[in-house]
Amino acid sequence: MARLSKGRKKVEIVKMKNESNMQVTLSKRRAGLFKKASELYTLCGAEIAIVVFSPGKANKVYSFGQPSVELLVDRFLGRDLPPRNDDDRQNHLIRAHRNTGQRGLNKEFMDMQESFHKEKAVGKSLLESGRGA
Amino acid sequence: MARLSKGRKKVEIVKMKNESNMQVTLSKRRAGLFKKASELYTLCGAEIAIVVFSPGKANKVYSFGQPSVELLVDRFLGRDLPPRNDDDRQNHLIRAHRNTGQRGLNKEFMDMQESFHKEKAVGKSLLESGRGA
DNA sequence: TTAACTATTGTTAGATA
DNA sequence: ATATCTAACAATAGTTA
Repeated sequence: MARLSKGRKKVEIVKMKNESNMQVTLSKRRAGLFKKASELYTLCGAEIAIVVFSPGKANKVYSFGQPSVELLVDRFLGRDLPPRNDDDRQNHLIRAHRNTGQRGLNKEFMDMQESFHKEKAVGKSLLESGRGA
Repeated sequence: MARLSKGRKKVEIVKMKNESNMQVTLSKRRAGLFKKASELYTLCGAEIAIVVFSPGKANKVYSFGQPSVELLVDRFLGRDLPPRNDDDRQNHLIRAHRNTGQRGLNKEFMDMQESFHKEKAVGKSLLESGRGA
């Protein structure tokens, strides 16, 4: 077919109205976000965890984690921080979250997170766990 | 000065060698990642949590969360999931993480996460909590 | 160090299949 | 739904300040 459009238009960053367009945009941008995270991990060795909940009734959850969401989240919550620099300005908050009783990570979880960053394969290997739609 | 460079070059997605370049790239791309997340939240109403640990000795932690990292992380770990669809393929893992005894969130934590997405202000309002550098 | 600049690469909105 | 296409938009690598 003859191409009619002149390509993308600038979009304002406000909540989208059209539901089906929003679903497509969510998919595309979520994949883009995970790809960026993957690149940042590879380029800089930064450890990254991302959790995304889709809105509304669908309410699926997607996640990205290198080396794993749970490991990083545990560390974020303070269970794995060393006792140094206890006078840092946020550390009292972090300490407040220690010893919350979380256990180690299911291996199965990690496996699903691992097979990432194979150039164009981003968006294929993400964890999806929903309860609707 | 006369501009000598021909602009950016294509970069291969492999671990960067130069430490100081890597630090700059980490900063820029982390800001970019958080901006993308912010846009996705606004455009599509998706709730997003991101945690980034910088590598090596610096080992700072940066986070982005709408509405808050902890709330979303708690939900991811399964504390807020409804009892439906218990036969979903990942839900047994999620259930395995329920009742881990985490408490509610410190208000102070959330305040630092809130003031986000003011067009160019991305990267200014992120939480930084380190113990080195 | 951090910020600004800008050519270039990379992402994606809207279209089509 | 899900994938591909591509012009236009946006992010950023290398540089300068």
